[in-house]
Amino acid sequence: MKNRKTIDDIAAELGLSKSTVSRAISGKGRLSLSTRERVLSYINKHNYKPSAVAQGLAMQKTYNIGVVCPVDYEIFDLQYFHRCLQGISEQTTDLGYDIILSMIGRNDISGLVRLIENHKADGVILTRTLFDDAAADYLKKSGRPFVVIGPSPDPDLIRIDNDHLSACSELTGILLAKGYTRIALMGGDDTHIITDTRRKGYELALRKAGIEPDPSLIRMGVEETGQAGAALAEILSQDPDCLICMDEKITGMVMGECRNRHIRIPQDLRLASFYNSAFLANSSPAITALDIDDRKLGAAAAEKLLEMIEGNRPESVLLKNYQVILRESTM
Amino acid sequence: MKNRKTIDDIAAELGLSKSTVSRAISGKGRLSLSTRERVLSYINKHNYKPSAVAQGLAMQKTYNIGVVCPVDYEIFDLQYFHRCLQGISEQTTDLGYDIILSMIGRNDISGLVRLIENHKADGVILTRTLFDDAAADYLKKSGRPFVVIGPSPDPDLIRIDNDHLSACSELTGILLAKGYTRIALMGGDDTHIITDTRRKGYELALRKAGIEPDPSLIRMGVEETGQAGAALAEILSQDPDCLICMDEKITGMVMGECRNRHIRIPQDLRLASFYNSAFLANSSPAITALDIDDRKLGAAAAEKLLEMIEGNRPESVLLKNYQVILRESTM
DNA sequence: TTGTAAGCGTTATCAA
DNA sequence: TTGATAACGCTTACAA
Repeated sequence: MKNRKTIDDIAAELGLSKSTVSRAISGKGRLSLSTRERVLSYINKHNYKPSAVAQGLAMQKTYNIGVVCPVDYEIFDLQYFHRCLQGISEQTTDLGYDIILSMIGRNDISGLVRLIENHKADGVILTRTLFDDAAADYLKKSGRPFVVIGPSPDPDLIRIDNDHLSACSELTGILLAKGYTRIALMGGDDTHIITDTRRKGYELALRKAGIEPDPSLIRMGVEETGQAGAALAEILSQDPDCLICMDEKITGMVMGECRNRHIRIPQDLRLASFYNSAFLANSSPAITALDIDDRKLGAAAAEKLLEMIEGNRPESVLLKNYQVILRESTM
Repeated sequence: MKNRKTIDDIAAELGLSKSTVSRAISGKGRLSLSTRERVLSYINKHNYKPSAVAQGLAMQKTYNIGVVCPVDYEIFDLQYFHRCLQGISEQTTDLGYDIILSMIGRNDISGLVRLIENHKADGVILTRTLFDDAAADYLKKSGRPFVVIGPSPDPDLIRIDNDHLSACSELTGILLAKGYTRIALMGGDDTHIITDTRRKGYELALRKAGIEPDPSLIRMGVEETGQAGAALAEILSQDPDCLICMDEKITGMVMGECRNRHIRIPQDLRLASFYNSAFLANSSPAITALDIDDRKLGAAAAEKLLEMIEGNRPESVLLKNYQVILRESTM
């Protein structure tokens, strides 16, 4: 961090003033083509890069965006998060922004608070939405630009989301069209808004088909293997012809339980998932699933956030960023 | 980012000079107890936090550390990475450092280069080591402080690692002590140094027990399910009483293959893993495994990196950061 | 078109 | 024990 060239050095060596050099680099302000090119070729040759910190101080910016990662993400969520992050990274990197990671717990957002109070980020992306989301509430009060990825009941937030409702409804509808009528649903943590949305999508498709959702075919709050076993037993007692699981994890647990109980897929029970993964694609049988491009989600979120940082007020976006992949499990 | 209080405001409101206020906050330099407390209580009351950017410029620091995350991490690696990150975060957060994430590909370290050239981080943690590691090479040349987590043949690097050799030897030794003598080993990518280390640990334990390792009981390069099936068949033909897999992924594949072949664990074959996971802990039967606290690894790496940033030259560390967890699969 | 100089919010070196 | 004042490296009116 020591003897690196500064804009002053360059100015001196080129016999110019620092403001001229600055202008040449930033492209702002008018100056002659020749001096601009002289400066540009010089900094290029000497691989000069302005100090982000100094720029930050002058511009009142950090050129960082905060990305919040819940510490309690578990293995399947991590994949989503990682791909989101990729999308964010691809989007921000060209514009000179970096990603500051803030790990927060459900009831401990102190990391986020520090990030904001210490002015280490120009804006924040929340990668998960919760009911009663402490992080979102705090950010709202802070006045700092932020966007959330995922569904939210709060209309004030700038949201970037898949149209999960349509997506889940579409997959459910396709299964209905295949002739399955007693389609069961199994979901996890119902403090996650996404859980609720998926359920609504499922119910929407049923109603469109003239079927009133049967609560005894629906089980939420399934998070551990034991619960999956119990939930599956309950659901099976209702004689379903098809089961949709809300995510990869639950689908995996159900597959294990089915093996234990010698229930064959798809012969005895059709199985589908509202969230695709390599695991579901490669398992045997391969599982029908809703495929979502999480990178696009991240990229869209970053794009909107940067707009906000530039002073605009973008609209929320609902991406039709999914496709239904039909596989052996629902043949 | 606008009208926040500055150190000047505070100085004015307290009738002091900004240098006095600065001293009160930083704790550097002598000043009377009374003024110190006056300042402290004032900033506390008004929740003043110094601007990290301005401090950065004055101190020639960013108070950020870069953490490199390969984009090609797959699902099992992500868990390791996430827990590492937790450890790093816990360690750095109290000292006012934040984590800047840099996503890099195996052959594209441009993100890292940008991070360094733009002076956005005071140091870097590499969470994975490779042969011919472009990231490590670049960082070495850059002169910026960095540490790597994992094994490396390069003695110049500051490494933070588990004592995998002892760990693997210990687990193998315990299985030998249980009376199993034909212990097989299955491993993955043998261009990873870790693969080699684990094998050495296994062999060490055998030799200690007076058994010469039998190459026909050892299979490396197992990465896909198909390979696992073939490798398992080969190994089974050698009549082993126990099989150790090098990581969670291979163990999972072997479990699947065993199910297909109606090989019961532990009745027909004992099974153990050199890397633990929630999956192995909760599967049935639960699998004996070596448990490593990845958070501690991250924390240790962060600690060493911060030492380097402070100008010290720490030693590499080899943590005895593991425990053998005996479960049903080796009963 | 280019230069001068005043910030941006800190820390640190002097004096007082 | 405190207070001016000059850095830190950049941006940007305002002048020339």
